[in-house]
Amino acid sequence: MGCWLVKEEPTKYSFACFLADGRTEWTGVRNYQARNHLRAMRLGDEVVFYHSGKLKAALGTAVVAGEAFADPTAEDGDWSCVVLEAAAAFAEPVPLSSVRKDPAFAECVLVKNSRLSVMPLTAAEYRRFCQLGRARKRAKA
DNA sequence: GCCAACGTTGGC
DNA sequence: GCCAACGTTGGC
Repeated sequence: MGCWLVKEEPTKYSFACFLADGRTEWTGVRNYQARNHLRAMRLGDEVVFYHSGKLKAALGTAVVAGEAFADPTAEDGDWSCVVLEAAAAFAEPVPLSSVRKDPAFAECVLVKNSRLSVMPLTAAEYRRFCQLGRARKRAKA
């Protein structure tokens, strides 16, 4: 099962908004690497939701509820989006500063390529996020 | 607001 | 196909 991290500016689409919506189409990605990661997402994959900009913290988790399809917001070019469903809000947001300090994230793409907006996480990195965020384990549906 | 890192573009 | 120039992103 894959694990991922998606990044968003809080001013564009906040985690609070995402929680309120319950699920959303993850559109607007215009970077080939990020797009290819979207396309590699599979139903049920686990996702960390991270806010760049002013917050710079991971705020919670989501699951992939719909695999890649053509991004309806793309006017030209070959772009994709997925459907994400909100899973859990972290009791403690995990700031970038903690991620940088933690040896568990030494190889994390978030640290190594801060510009990428959709990236894979190892299962260990995903678990570490949940640990630091003190997320309660999601009940299996 | 600045700057470094990265991706993309376009000239050769 | 290479590489310099440029634009964008995101951390500080």
